Amino acid sequence: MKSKTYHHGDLKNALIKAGVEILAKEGIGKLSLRKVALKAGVSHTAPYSHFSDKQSLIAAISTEGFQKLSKSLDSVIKSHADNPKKQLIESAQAYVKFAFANKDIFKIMFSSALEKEKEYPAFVEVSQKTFHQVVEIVEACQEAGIIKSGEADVLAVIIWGQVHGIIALAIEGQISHTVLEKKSLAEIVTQAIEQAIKK
Amino acid sequence: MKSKTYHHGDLKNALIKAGVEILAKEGIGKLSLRKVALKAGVSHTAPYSHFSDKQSLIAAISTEGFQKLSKSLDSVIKSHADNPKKQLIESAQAYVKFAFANKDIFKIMFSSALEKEKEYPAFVEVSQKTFHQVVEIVEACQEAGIIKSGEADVLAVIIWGQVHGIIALAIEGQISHTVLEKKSLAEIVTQAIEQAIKK
DNA sequence: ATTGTAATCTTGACAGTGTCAAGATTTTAA
DNA sequence: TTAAAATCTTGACACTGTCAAGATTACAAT
Repeated sequence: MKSKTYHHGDLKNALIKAGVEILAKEGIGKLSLRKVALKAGVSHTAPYSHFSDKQSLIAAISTEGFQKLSKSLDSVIKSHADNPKKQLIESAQAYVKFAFANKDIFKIMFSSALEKEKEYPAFVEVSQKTFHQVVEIVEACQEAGIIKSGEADVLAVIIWGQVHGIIALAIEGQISHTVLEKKSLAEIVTQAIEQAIKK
Repeated sequence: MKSKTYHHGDLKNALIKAGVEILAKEGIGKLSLRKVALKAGVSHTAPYSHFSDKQSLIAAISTEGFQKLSKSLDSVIKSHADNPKKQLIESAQAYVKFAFANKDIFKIMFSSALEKEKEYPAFVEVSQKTFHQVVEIVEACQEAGIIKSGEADVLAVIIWGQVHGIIALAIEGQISHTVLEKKSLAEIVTQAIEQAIKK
């Protein structure tokens, strides 16, 4: 829905896009407002018309990351509407895939580059929505008798946390080679969920 | 073992200490080599006699964090030498405690502030040692019949990942209030382990 | 269509940052 | 005692986030 008007046209999105590119090519340490502006072909302070500060740009990039993740979860949920167990396992796989396809976005989403996330309503909303999708899957699993009954959101934290933790450790290089030689990350995550499910 | 000699005496440790303090008081975003130097009462380039660059200081702080964590795991392991289940649960509690008592050190340890961890042997060594402690607990649990047999390191990744993930999400503010009103983080972590254990 | 206002973007400046080069000081070892 | 090595300082540079002032453009009300 780019509004191709005004001076640049759609600078806000162009800046986000430039930021994502820098993130992918040069990593989180090289992301700067000035470089983003340069890449978008505007002056070094032009971003301030759209983002109050660097944090705000980071929030926008993180938010986009969550939207992408959330959409991917959505399609997994829909394509296994009748099979909650598959929803759970495939969601986890989608999560793994997302994290490794967008390593630096994943890092920015979860690695406290964003200091006061509460100040960014769009970010809060989509991250909560994402978590809620997991809760719904857990509830579906409970109804199907695959997961024990109980507070679904607490159980979702446990399962989601498990998947998240394994991925986070892997991305930080904290999982040793010898482990990853035995099993791929996808397998480890699946095994983790299988174990969590069977009572 | 401070070697109270040379100009400053023990600048290297003083810089690390200053860094930790800034981290605790002002957060990760405010940590700078110059501020650390100022705090230690030396010129702005003095740190370069002890750290090749900022990353290197961050590595040293992270390493110290892991040492602290590792020691705390050690004492848990020793004080429940005859009870592997307790070792596991109490280790997790120690991990929670460490993370929340040293939020910004925890972040720096795991939040990719350190870009090429492999280049810092001391860091690699102590982080591997820490993981190995968890593996040993898992093995003890297996021998006690509390955890199913199988590759202990893979199982350790799963359990450690679970604990780590829940904490990481909590520290990032990604766990909703409604969940934390029902159960404290310590309880959630314990519940997670209990579930992971019982087959 | 004109005009005033708001949105957008630029130029210029400032302080703070990481890091290098050159040199001064001090410790240590021969 | 002296030469070398370690430690620390001064000064500089490019790069960063951000502010202030002003220029340009779009748009809404008349």
